[in-house]
Amino acid sequence: MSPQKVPDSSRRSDRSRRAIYDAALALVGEAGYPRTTIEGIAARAGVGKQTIYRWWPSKAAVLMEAFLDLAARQAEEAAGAGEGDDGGHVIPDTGDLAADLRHVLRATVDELNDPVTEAPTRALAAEGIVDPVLGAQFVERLLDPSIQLYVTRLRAAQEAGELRADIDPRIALELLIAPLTHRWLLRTLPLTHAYADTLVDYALGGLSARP
Amino acid sequence: MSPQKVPDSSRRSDRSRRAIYDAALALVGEAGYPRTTIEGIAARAGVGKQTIYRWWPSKAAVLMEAFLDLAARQAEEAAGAGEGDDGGHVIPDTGDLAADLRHVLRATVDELNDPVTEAPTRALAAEGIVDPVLGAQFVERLLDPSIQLYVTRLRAAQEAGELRADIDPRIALELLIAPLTHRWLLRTLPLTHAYADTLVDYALGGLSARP
Amino acid sequence: MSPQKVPDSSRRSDRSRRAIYDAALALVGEAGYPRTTIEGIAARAGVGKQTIYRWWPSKAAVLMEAFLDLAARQAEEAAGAGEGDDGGHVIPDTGDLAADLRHVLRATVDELNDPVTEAPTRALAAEGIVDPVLGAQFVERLLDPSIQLYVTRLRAAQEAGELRADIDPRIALELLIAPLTHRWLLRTLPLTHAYADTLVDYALGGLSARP
Amino acid sequence: MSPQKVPDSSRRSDRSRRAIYDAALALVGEAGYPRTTIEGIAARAGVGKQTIYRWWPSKAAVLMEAFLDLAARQAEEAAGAGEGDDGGHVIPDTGDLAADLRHVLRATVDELNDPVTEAPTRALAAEGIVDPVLGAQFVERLLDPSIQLYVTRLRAAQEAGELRADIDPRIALELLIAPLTHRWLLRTLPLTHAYADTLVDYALGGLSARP
DNA sequence: TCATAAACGAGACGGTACGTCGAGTCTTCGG
DNA sequence: CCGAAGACTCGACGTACCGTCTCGTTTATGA
Repeated sequence: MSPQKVPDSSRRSDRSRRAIYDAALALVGEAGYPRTTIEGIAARAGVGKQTIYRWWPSKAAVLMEAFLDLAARQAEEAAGAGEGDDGGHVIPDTGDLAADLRHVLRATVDELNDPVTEAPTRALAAEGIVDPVLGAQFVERLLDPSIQLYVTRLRAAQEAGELRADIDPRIALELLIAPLTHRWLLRTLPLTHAYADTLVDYALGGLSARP
Repeated sequence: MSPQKVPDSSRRSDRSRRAIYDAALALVGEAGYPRTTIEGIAARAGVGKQTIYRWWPSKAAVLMEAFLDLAARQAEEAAGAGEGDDGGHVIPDTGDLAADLRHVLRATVDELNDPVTEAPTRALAAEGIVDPVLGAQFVERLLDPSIQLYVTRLRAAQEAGELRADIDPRIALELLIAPLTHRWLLRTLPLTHAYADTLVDYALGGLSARP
Repeated sequence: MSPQKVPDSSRRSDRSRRAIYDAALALVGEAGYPRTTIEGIAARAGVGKQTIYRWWPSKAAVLMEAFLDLAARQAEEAAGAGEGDDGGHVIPDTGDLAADLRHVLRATVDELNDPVTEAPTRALAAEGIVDPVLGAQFVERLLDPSIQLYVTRLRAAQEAGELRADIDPRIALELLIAPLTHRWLLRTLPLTHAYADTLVDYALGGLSARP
Repeated sequence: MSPQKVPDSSRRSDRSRRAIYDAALALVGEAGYPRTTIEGIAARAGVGKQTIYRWWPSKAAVLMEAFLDLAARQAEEAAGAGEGDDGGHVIPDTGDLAADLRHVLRATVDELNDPVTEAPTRALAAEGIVDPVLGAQFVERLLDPSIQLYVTRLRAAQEAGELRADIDPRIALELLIAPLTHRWLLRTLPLTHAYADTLVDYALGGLSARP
């Protein structure tokens, strides 16, 4: 077998890790993803290149972790500030499904339009499209959690008789979310609250004329 | 203005252009997009690097044109073979909107699942996500044409009373297409005819339970 | 055999030839020999590259001819202006060999110090050192003529009893000229009239102490 | 000042340096200087191009150092083998100046005629003629040492009354050496021991007829 | 007098080498 | 004894010229 030197993660320098996250996010924001290099991250973080190669397999992996770390810290902040809220974007259940979906889709629109997170998110998405391993991580770590929230809320709606009983919530949610990410990824048309509302309307009501 | 030396396209070598298209598509298929290099394309095409740099601004631009050329040639073939069909993917109008949409969405599923075109398409999509200029070209040259077909068919359905009159076809079609590309891009779940059928069902019928 | 298409020199464009000479000399003067390119000469002369390749085998050959042309034109001018002088640098024969040699060596010093001709001369010399064919041309076309003048003058001196009869003039002249070109080529020490005078003194009188 | 990143020479790889010297000398010998490329040297030495660019500013500089290294190693060998001789070409002092000069000039003739060192030496000389910086190094590192030996020997001769007291040894030696290098550089006539002997004769005795 | 063949300007072409950048690996040295 | 520093091999970048090869366009006789 290969003697694969596995580094001892218990002795890992936290200071370096944070510095690398910061440098990576800063560089992607300033210069864009393709002009962000591992050498550049190392230099900016005041860290040896080897320290990056030791802990991450690729530039995209660094960015992914940096991004997750950022999200986690933001969530922590939010949790600290607001009470009762767990920091994630739980979908409310007011009993009015349409209103609840509009609420959360509008929030998603705002997130996607945030200029700070746009560059790294696009970079990760693009990388994930081409690299299946990274793509799987992207989905699993960034998308799946929020998708579960939708599934939960839609199930509740089914039980409440708001939603057709024969519907697969996993597919239903795609009718709502996919058009959003579609517009964002391809920049075909602007992404607005009005668009989110329309989506909810069309998806729930259906496109067909009623007899 | 800039004195940008513009090459004389009337003296362009057709043989080189074709060879470059072939080499680019072959390499992307064999080695993947990131391991496809301009140097490699030039070598494989038996062409000087400068001949590529003279006519294209980037690797992605070469691939885009190669891809469009491929599509054009395939369309030409199809047009030559089949009669009555104009080579594009016109959406049929049998009077049954649901059936027609299932037909065309299934065809789209098959196209996306085609292993030959998958690699270059993913590469272009990924590049377009990060590079707005290329993204715009991608949309304009590859997507817009088929989108227009949907718009046309949906308008006809509205006039026929099959579709709600208050609906914007430009948005309606996103309910149908976006989930498909979403699954394809993110590889969340397999892309099947059954999925296409379900989408048509959900989108036309709506998700809400009927009173 | 090869059908070696030989161009018809009677139809050669004189205007192009002159333009090429001018451009070549100007570029060597401005940018130095290594940064002078055939493409650059052609562009500056407003001439197609092929017109250069048709008539000259190499950059050095162009420069050599340009240089000879320049020399010829200067000689012509001099001949037109001064009467009695034939334009070449005939070595005077006043009966005083030492004085005559000082005169001509001082003239040579001035020529070598001329900043206008320095760059192309150095370029040609350097090329000739490495390329035997060009070196032979350099010697034959630029050096031999003046060397013959020395030989003639030294022969006359032998007949006049000024010079040892057992001496080979071909070698004797090298004692005088070589140190000059040596200093010029290697830039060891400045090249002055005083140096020329000293050389004549040492060479004629000999280095040995007299008994 | 400029922040010129200067590499840390203490961490330099000796193995690479030697390999580069060997490759450079071999290639110049085999293919000639103009067809020797930095890329070629790197490939042959099994070295990255950057390792050459990191330590040398130009192809000529590489060759110069390779050449000096070769000379140093040869001198070392000679010193190891012969006793009493320090490896350099000290000019003997037998009391007979003419004989001593003939001896050393003959040795110089042999060196210049050595086919192994000819190509690189010519290349360096040619480059030095055109590039003043390199020329200065060439003179300082390759010529000056031997010139000093001449000066020393000629001073001794003056003190011994063999040489005219009013003579500048720095100029006198040029009478002897310059004709040699002149013939070698320009390939006008063959370079033989007889020629060396004649030079000594003419220079010491003088060209003038004796009264 | 004009046709016709060449030399001409322009510049695209297949190549080679340039000098730079970054990737990922390996080595040295200081805290 | 970890980690910063950075030298190393390797490969691709985008540029500059090379020398060859068409393209029309002059131009300058000789039929």
